[in-house]
Amino acid sequence: MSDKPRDHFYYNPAFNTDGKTSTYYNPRAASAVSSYMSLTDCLHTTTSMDYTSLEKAFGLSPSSSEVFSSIEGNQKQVSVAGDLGGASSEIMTTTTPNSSISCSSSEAGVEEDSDKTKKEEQSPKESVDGGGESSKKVNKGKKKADKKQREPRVAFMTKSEVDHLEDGYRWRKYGQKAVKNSPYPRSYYRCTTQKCTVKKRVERSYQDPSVVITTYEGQHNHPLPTTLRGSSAVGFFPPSMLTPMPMMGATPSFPHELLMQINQGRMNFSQGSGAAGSIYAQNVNPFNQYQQQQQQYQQHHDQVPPDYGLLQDIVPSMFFKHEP
DNA sequence: CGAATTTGACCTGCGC
DNA sequence: GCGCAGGTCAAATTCG
Ligand SMILES: [Zn+2]
Repeated sequence: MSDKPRDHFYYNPAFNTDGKTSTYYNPRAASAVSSYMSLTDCLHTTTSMDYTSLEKAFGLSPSSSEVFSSIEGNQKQVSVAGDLGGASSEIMTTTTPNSSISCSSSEAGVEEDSDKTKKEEQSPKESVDGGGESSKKVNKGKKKADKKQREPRVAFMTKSEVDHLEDGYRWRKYGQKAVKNSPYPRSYYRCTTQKCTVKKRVERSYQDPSVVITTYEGQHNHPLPTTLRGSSAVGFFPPSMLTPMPMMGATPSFPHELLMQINQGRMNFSQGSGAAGSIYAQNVNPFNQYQQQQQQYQQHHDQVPPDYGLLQDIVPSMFFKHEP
């Protein structure tokens, strides 16, 4: 019985400097050690299909949820983003390993200038002053040169019974749509802080109903609401995670900061019942090997390797000892 | 009674 | 050009 090898799947979106590329790291599935893909692209507009392919590529099966449940009881996060200072760009080029997934949906929505030629001329002629009744039309949408330049998106897969996870910010729901191929709807939220344009989508995986997929878009231009900050388990954070923060200080431009904030926020729901897990595998280029080695080491010695810090510094041991 | 959510209409991009 | 799917708006409704 059992004999099914337990695997813990940690999706570790490690973002590139451009905020578009992410690296997925699966500590147990040796095959998928260093796969990478453009998360942004994959999540672009589509949805579950992309996730599906992602899961397949990782050998992630519906049964994975079982693994999770064995770990926690309430609601613990399953995946977290690891942030890298800036040397990440190498990942893209360097790694071209066996199992690179490269979910090529790239140009789907990111082309910056495929049509730049006639782009600006595109003024919607909605003038037509003739009929007054035309006003009935809602005519929302900013007609202007509104380049819908979507900001990088960050997705988290979290095992949770509740759809809306507490992340420290205040959100106002502004929409809900049915998701194709999924019985679960997708909810659209917007940060309630004025002037803040951060949005997030929440949907439940149609394959693993226990998993909630939360996608953030944009970054907050304000601190967390003080009301919620108190309980925010900032202290829970690994020192290595909190201290650094080297990059652009005042211009929270991209992923790193975002992740930081999100993580800080979402640590919230890690109620004291035993170490919620956040895995900050800083799986950057040089680290893929590290991590593998570390794991092997662990498997052989049944304990963490001497140094290299990062992982076990952060990862609750329970996450790593998966022995039956 | 004000704030947040619900929910169908509406808009936009894309593929056929 | 049409229809589909994702995303947004906003009036109506519910919530606190
Ligand atoms: Zn905000």
